[in-house]
Amino acid sequence: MDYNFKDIESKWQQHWAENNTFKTEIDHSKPKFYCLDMFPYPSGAGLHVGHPEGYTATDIICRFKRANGFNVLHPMGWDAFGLPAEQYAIQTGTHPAITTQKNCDTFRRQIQSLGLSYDWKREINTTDPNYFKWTQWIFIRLFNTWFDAEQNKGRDISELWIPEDIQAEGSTAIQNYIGSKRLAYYDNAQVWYCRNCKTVCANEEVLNDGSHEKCGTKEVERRYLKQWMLRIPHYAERLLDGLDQLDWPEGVKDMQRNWIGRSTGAEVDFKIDGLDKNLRVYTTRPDTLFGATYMVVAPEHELVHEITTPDQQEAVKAYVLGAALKSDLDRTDLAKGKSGVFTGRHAINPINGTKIQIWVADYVLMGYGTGAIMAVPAHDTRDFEFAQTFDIPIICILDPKNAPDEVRVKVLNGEACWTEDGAYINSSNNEIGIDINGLSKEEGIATVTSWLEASNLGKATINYKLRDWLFSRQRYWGEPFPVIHWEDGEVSVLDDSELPLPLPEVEKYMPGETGESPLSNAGEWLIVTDKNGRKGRRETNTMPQWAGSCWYYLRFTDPTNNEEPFSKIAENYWMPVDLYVGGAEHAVLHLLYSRFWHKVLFDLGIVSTNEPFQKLFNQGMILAFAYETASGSKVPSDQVEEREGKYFSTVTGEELHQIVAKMSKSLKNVVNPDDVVINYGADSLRLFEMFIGPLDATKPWTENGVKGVYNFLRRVVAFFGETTNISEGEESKETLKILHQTIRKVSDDVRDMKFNTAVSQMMVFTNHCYKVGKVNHQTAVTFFQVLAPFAPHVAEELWELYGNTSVLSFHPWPVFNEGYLTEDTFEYPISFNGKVRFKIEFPVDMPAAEIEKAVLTHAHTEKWIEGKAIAKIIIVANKIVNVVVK
RNA sequence: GCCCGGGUGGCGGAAUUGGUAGACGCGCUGGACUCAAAAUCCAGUGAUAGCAAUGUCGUGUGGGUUCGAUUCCCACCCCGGGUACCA
Repeated sequence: MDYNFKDIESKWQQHWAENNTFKTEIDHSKPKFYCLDMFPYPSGAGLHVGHPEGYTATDIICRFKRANGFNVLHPMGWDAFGLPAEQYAIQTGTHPAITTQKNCDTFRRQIQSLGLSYDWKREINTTDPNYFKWTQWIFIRLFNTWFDAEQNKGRDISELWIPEDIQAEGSTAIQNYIGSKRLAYYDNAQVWYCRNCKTVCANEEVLNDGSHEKCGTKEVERRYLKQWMLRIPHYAERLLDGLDQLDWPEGVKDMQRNWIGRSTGAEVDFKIDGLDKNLRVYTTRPDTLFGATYMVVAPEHELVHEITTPDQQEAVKAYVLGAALKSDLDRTDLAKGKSGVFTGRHAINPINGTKIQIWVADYVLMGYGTGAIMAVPAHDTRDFEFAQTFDIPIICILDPKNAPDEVRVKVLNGEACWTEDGAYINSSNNEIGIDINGLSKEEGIATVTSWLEASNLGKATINYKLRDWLFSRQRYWGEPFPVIHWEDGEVSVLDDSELPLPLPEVEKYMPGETGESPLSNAGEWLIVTDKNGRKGRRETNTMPQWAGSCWYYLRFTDPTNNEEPFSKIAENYWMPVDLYVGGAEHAVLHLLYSRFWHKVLFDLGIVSTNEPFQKLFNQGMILAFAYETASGSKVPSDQVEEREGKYFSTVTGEELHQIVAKMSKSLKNVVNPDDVVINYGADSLRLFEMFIGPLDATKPWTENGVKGVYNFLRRVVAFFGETTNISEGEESKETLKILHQTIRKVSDDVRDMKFNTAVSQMMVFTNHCYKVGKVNHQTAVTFFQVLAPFAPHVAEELWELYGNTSVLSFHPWPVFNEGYLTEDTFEYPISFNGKVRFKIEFPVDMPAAEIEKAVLTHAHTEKWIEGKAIAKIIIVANKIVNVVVK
């Protein structure tokens, strides 16, 4: 029988679609399994071969789980808000909704051509008002929630207790107080703004030379813009704790822990000399206070101007202006020299009364701690370098007792920096009765901290790197905020009954000159009047793309619900997601943001689980060949020709170097799966995506390999499609053994997500069939069942050919029988001093003593002993024999 | 710099409670079929020496532990990803 994949695949895809084979309903009689792919952004370029890698893996697991009796939820949707559709709209005037619709259609067609068993009745789209209605609904919940630190949970704002002194100040004070507690708040935020792109950009987008990565211009500047922010740090502790119970790659957990960046230390107040003010710093090492010889405040610190003495004002002002133009990357580049300027002012070190200089330096960032530090140059490399540059005293307080003498002497004299542990010296003050000399590090920290607290100079503090989440964008193609700014200054959210607040039609999609969102052109949409005639203006920012992806996994449980985001029954049945598969690039942002939203919803009783994603698996990136010239510039793949294994530019004729790189439009090395499907079929594509290497490895795409798996499928069809290859009666022992090895290996490998070796085991089985020439009917259909999750079209076709009338997709998984795998004999490798020389077959239960005797009397043995003495013989049952000779 | 991965034939990769390195596939070589080619089927394919039997070498480099190391330990080199003066 020929392998006519075109007919087979269209036949079965049609069958599954017409019969709603993979439609999923709640079924309490079965265990549930919720298997989720990170839903794609439907870009105009269509699918590339990287997408189906994860999708195939989850599809195999879903089909495997169905065969093992699970009720499987396997949905797909579109994360369809985003910049490309908007930029296309700016260029062409085409409404982003039209572009998006087109791209979704392409993606759906491409994904459906792969025979993935999604329940398409559950398809969702983040740009659909029926979806973003509920995104807005959740935003309202965030706005109306405060975090109760005592109970360690979010609570409704109506339950917020207002201190009496605030109440006494009147309604404005009360509103401000409530606003300061909401998880979502509106405030000035310092952001990078690109005048060319007319958008805010990320720190990472601002390069060291001060140019904007995306457009290449140097039109970036720091600006204050009114922005929506979310108080994610309030959930830092919960987000940290939750990680322990998750079945996630340890690396991803570590990245999240580092991102949250919890540290313990103390806040310490330093008196400012000559001013009735304190300068508060955060330090993780309060015990090193005796070594603090100067202080630094960030250029953005609110006290900079006040601290600076008149004669230093000019220098400080210039320095602050310069720092504002630098990127964070630039400011924090270790390779660059330290810069700073003296404020002319001193502070008093509280622990020893010493006057120490206060400097302004941009290596201190406003976004972390209090924006001011105490510097201990003897024991911090940055501070040491700074102190050396500006000739500031360096006092050693940690004696590196175990260091080599020459190092120790330098450290003790303040000529070298010592950042490891040491014995305290110079760390006592009789006047205030504090002495930590001789104590351990932990005792030192505890002693100084309790002294600070007792003296009302400071307190133990926990700090996080995690910062408030900037949650608004000056763009058109995003969810509108359900917010009104009233003329009297009140900011209110819409009532649930007013949702969805749709996007207005606008003439131009370009942001305003002042950095205002395109929605500021929306005319009547903007203007609101309440029943008392008070006028208001709608919020013109839109939500970031994260918003839609923060909760889509919940909507999949009940995607068409118009009364609520999802029903309690559906959420209860399906959550949490049992397996979540996607790229590692989302290790921190998406996966942290959605955990945050989920925990808020959990606190409000809207979801029943504390964490959304029980198991996470990161698939590796699929790379493709790209070409570069000797000077390193990249050449598009359609301008390359191959001659005798070498590569040349068709434009310049220059010889090119083949490299492996991420698929990208600019390199023109994006591989579209459609070509593979047309030439080899969906089953071959699926199989190859799995066979190319381990799922979590980064690997290059080469189409040559597709031939291998295509050939495998062709041989399967050729062999099993021929009735003369099917024997009557009992199956041979040898075939049963390989069949059951295959059942076991494929089952184990699917469970462990090692799909590449599962495929090779099926190839081994097929090779065996060709070798023996005939297998029986039962062997054949059992193999079809094992093959089905990987190559479902071929498997269904053969299954039907063998007389089965019900679809294979829900047929129970075959049981493997250990009995067929047992062996009577084992072929022992006989090694001498660890080198295998020959082999002898012995019964598996042969006693060691008899094996030893047999080995020593064997004809080949003498040659390897050659008169030397036998020191010992090691016999590992059914593994190896090693003879040690001397 | 730090953190996390990784380094195995011409190529993708397999093998770890330490026990036969290179499964499976691509490519390549030879054979069968064919007028011929393609496709297919069969056989071979780590390097090196040899007609061969077989020997020697071989999992980034150098050491170590062990009867035995791709696997464990130490030092180093290279590649990929993340991150960055975090006090």
